[in-house]
Amino acid sequence: MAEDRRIRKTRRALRDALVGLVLERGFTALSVEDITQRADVARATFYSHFRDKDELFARVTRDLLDELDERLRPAVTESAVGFTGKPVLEMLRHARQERDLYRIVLRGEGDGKPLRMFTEACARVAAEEFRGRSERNDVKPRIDADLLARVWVGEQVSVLQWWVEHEAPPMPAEEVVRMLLDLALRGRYWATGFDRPA
Amino acid sequence: MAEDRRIRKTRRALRDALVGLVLERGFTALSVEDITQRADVARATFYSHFRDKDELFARVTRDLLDELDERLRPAVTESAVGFTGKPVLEMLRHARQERDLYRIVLRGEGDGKPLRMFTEACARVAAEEFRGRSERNDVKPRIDADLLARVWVGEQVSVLQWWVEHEAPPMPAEEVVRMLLDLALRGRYWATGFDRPA
DNA sequence: TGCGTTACCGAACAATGTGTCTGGAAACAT
DNA sequence: ATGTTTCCAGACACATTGTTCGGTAACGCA
Repeated sequence: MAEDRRIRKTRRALRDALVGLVLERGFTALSVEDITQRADVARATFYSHFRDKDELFARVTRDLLDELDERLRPAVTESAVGFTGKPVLEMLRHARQERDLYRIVLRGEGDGKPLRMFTEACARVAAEEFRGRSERNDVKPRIDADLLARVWVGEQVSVLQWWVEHEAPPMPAEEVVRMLLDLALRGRYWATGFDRPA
Repeated sequence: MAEDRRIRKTRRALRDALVGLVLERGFTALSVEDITQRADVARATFYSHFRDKDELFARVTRDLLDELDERLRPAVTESAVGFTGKPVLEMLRHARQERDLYRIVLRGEGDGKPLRMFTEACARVAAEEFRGRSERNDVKPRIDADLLARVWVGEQVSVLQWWVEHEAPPMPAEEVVRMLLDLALRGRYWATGFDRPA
């Protein structure tokens, strides 16, 4: 009773139409009619599912984050011991799979609201990961965990944007992770080839 | 001839109205009339200055970036030798001064377009800085300079967002820079208190 | 298979916002 | 003081929004 094929079909069509059109023209430039037209759905039907464009976008983003969270959970617990980069790798795979949606979210379409949802979700995961590691190993970090999480997520988002905006993947996901990890763990002196001063 | 008091006044009023209103309600939710009303300017006058909301926002952002660029120039040449963090510090000061505008830009208002302008401007500066240092010191980086710049800017933006969204500054600018620098240069093992494995 | 339910359609609606264009009043630089 | 430029107030056609309606078609289930 909770599952009507018609509902799934319309929602899916609207979702796909949104993603495609935002990618082409940008979120603000779209009218509800543009979306329903591409989705081949009556405009009135749109409003029986969503209050407006923003709610549709928010819903699509929310679904994506739920999916990501589910994929991240095992990776996070698995990497609880050291810095394995497993969660990042899993995220990259997810991004490759849902590339178009990742692109529009990471671009900040929708006044950056979906992007904020994304970064905050990631920051939560990262902060939790850090805190867990600290407790288990009984070391106290020299830097506030929330700030550290923000920095880490900032790096990830930045690289994700770069990775996902290339038509052909500029390098395999595994390599991106390795680089990101090297950079984060060993620091910039290593990355730039400098020797670290005393 | 290029200076008419009336023009400056209306432009300034529209600018301030935009920033204030975006901060309160978000960019998309605003109508041109909302803006002109708060600015106490006729709607027709708005269109004699800007094509639409977006052009106004883009112009405001552009001005901000020009200002930032001017402030950054001496800091960049000064820090050409090592990683001093001078440019970041200068940016934080600028952000404190233009806090509201920084907030809405960093939030990704306007479908993230102003934010993209901002990050790209910063990335240009950073990449130039890196390249200059590599040449001067004749070392070849282990990681592509552009990608490295992206990551570095990603961290900055992320921290900036965090810093600028707190009502009271959570920590002085100098301390933020020190942390960011420590983190970037010494790496995460240092930051979290772990010893680095072999 | 048939039946009751539910989602979809297409059209209409008022309300709001957009972008452009007037003529006249006011402020400007010189 | 004067000629120029900007601002204002109002009107305009047009697009978009969000809601409502009765009729039609697809649905889940017995």
